Amino acid sequence: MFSIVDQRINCRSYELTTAHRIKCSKQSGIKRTEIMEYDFRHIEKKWQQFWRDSGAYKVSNDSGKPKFYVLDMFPYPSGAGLHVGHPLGYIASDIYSRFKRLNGYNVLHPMGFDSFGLPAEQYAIETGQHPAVTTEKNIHRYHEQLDNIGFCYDWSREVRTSDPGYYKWTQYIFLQLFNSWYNRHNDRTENIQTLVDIFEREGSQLVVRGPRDTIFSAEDWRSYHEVQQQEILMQYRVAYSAFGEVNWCEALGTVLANDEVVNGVSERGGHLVVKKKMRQWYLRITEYADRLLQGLERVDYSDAMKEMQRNWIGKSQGAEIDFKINGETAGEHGFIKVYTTRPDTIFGVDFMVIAPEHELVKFITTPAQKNEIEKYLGYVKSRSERERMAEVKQITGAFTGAYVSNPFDGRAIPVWISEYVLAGYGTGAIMAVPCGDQRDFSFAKHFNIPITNIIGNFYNGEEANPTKDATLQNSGFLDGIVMREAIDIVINKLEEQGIGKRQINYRMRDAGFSRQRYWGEPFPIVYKGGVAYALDEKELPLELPYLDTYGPGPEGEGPLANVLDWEIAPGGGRRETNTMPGYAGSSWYFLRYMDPHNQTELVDRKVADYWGQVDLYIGGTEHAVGHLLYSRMWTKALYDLGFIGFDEPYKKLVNQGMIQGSSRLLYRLNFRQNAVDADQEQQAKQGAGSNPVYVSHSHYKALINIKDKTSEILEYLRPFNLELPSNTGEITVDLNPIHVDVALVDGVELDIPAFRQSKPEYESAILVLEEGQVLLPGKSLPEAADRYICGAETEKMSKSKYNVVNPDEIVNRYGADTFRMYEMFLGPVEQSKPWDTKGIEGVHRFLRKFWKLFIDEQKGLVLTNDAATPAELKVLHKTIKKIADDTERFSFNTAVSAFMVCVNELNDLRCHKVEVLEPLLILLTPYAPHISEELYYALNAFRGIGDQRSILDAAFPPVEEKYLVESSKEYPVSVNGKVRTNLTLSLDASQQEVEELITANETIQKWLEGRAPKKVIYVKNKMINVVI
RNA sequence: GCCCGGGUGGCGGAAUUGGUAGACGCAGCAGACUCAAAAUCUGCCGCCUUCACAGGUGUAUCGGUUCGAUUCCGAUCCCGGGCACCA
Repeated sequence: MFSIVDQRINCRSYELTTAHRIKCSKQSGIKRTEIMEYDFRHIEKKWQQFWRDSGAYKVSNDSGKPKFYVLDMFPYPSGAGLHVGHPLGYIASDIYSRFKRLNGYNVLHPMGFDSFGLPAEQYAIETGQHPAVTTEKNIHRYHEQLDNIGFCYDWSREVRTSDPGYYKWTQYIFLQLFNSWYNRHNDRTENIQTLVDIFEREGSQLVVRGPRDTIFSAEDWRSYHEVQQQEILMQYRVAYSAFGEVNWCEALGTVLANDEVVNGVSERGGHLVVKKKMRQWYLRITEYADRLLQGLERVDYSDAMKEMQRNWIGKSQGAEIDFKINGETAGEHGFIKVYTTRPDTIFGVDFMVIAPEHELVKFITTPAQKNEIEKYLGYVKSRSERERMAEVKQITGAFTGAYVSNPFDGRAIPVWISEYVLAGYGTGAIMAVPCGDQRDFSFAKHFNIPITNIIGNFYNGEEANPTKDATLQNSGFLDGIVMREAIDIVINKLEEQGIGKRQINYRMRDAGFSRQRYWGEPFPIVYKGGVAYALDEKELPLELPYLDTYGPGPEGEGPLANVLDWEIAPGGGRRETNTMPGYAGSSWYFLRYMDPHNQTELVDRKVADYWGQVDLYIGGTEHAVGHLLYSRMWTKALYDLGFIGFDEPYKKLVNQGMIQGSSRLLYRLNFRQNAVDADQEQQAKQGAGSNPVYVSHSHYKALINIKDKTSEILEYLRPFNLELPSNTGEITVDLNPIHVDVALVDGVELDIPAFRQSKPEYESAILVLEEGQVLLPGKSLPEAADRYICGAETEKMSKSKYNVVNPDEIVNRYGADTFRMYEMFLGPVEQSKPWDTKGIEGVHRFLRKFWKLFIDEQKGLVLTNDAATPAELKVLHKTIKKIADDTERFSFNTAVSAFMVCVNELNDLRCHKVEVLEPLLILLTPYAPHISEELYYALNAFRGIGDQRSILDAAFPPVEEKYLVESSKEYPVSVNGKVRTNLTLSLDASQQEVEELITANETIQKWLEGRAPKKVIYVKNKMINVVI
């Protein structure tokens, strides 16, 4: 017998002698009932303490074992704390980490906090509490909550993005990017000095990328003034500043995020929001577009994820074509350049649309159209980009009055502006081909522009047809050619004639890297004479100054612009007052975990080489494009610059789904006196009718159909003898579902006493119960067993819907092991699913049954050393195989049911044998580490093994196939695809044998009705199908 | 609007490569134990017809491929996520 629960565990002297253990075991007989049951609270606390004190989760950078790096997308520590949806991915990664550890890997599984961000700042504005203070508090809370669940994090490696020791290196990397340019010749990020060398030697010829780049010779370069040189270099830096548009809200004096803008006005306060150009920092991620695309082929992300990233990058092949503006003589404004992916449709161009922001708009607009264009520009200014792309039903635009010529047939083409053409994509101008593009078609119809059909029967006049298979008509030299083939012909001709060229475009834009906010990394940049200079690395970290108020600075600048003595740098010049966005710190945190305390480097190269890529990354799909692309780009830049030896950060990515809340609804009937005059209206508003009545779900279902008919509702309620207003003509009844806190509900049954106590208004509520009993105000328990049944709805987990479930509560009630397994049991990690606390009982029962295989409540330890039977070994090895397999492919939910099946079967076999249970215990460890460690201890005590070895480092048991071999199988036998009977056959049965047995079978003969089967399909180890 | 994902019993889900649809669990029903309750144990549990045997039907809807479709193809409907300053 053993007794560890009784032991006051002192972890330093934890190793008990065998003699001592036996003594304890004998003593334990006295306190049998205490120690025999599965006391998870005690067990979990004890082992968590033990693991902490023994440094069980400490990870070394130096190990003979193969490495494995498991990473979670680290959380933003919000004030609301964790709800049961958050740990889903953490539990999955924890199980996988522990699984890998049992399989002999040195596993890095760190956790930290993405602790810069807007919510903390918003909270500071509202409450005056400094973001550093609230962030610290929130992190503390997260720590407690995470620790409760028993994760195997090495907390000594924790990082926080808002910690100066961390953001020093974020700033450092920014400076590397600032001091770099992207060399297209060798596709590498290089130090800006190599560019300066090129300029000095040969001018800009070799590195010019587009029409907007300045062209100059080596002599020119040398003659340039410092400011000019810096301006040119800025056009090449990987981190660069330029002017860009932001959502500017004059009334709030601040810049708003997209999701703070609704229908052109601010979400808070409804003030007008317009676009405003401001100096911004950007990352030149577009230079990495192709590598980001190619890199996807070397990583293991879901196809959906890769697809999303590809779409975001949006690589397209097409042509740029110059259209001559009629009436203009060449020169600067002589042409409008369009980008098209369908140059084959050039003869179908009936009009041209340029973005309202296009620089040529003001030059080409004719005096007659000036008014209309300006009116339209005013409208566009109030529209967000998303709105502009989303609302295609609403067609808007304005005619500039100008015409261009079709480069091949000279046809005059009217030039319009419309919001559906975006300035940032392509050249900001399109050639519109209404017969082939639906948006162009709608636009043409709306503005009565005649449509040219170049695709014959493929076009029906009702809608556009984007086919590439049509044979071209009305298309000059392209007549008779299939569109698909015409594309190249046109491009070649354009290039020959010098009026266009082949062009690859990306929808992706450079990443905006400035935020006009306080709670983020300050830029290590000082402006002198209008030129941005990097701080010296020795001056890092540039710490965020302490602020008391967080209001915006002048002219839309961030709060830092209000702190003059910070803004003015010691050596002269002004600091950048923008801060970096949320994804700055999160773009490289996976590197810092490897070497979190390094004072001299962001990560030691040797350490980075040891850990290498993250082998498994788990997080939500909401980061599919943003965070993942930025992070991938940073990794490529750091690789080019020699900091690390790999250029893709995450080898495998698993996306966890969301756990939604399961809301509970009460159905409230409000009785309102109909207003005859203002006085009564006032009365009605004050609820001067009677108490609200809450009806149970069955009544709601009956009432919902008559909810607009007050008299019928009152009629329905009459049998309940409620004291209701009698003059039916003068009252109105409303039926409203309202959210009730899920903590007040057991399953769908309302906990009436708790409900009464939760709010004063509920104290006085009248409840009509499911079977028709009525509970008057203040009354709680009905005489007979009747219940109030709530409605249920699946929605996002949020405070306002009262459906948030805190993991602490669950852990307290059922234990961390149960919680961990239940989260997994809910369904596939990748899938979204609702939380239902009720179902957790099943998992908890499983753990108790599991416990009972080892320890009986009455008899104590029931383990035996008897040899296992073949049946028992089969159960064991079937389970090992299934668990290893399921865990490896992240199918944790089926693994949990495999454990349940196994325990049910061992129960039926009354198996308490160590030979079977010990391997099983090791299998369970990743899922339920606490109970496993406890039972492992018990098992070792039973065997009288001296040293307490932790189960964390046990060896994962191997599958022995020999116990799984079968010689026969029960085959389902179908007739025409419908199963009619079963037949047990030897596994090496031949087709002929099967056919003979089939035709002899009674049931099958019945279906054959004397005919011979047309065909007998026999798939070995699967099924048999008889075709009649 | 565009991109991505998902629709299977009362509920969460299983069916790994086209081969017995509903494993496992919750809820429910019936029984055992108990003075009683809880806990525990046993059995039943998609829908329809049937005392039963058995039969029909069934994986959002419609259509197709196949000996055989939850799985593959086409169309439609519904729900969730993302769309560049929320993180």
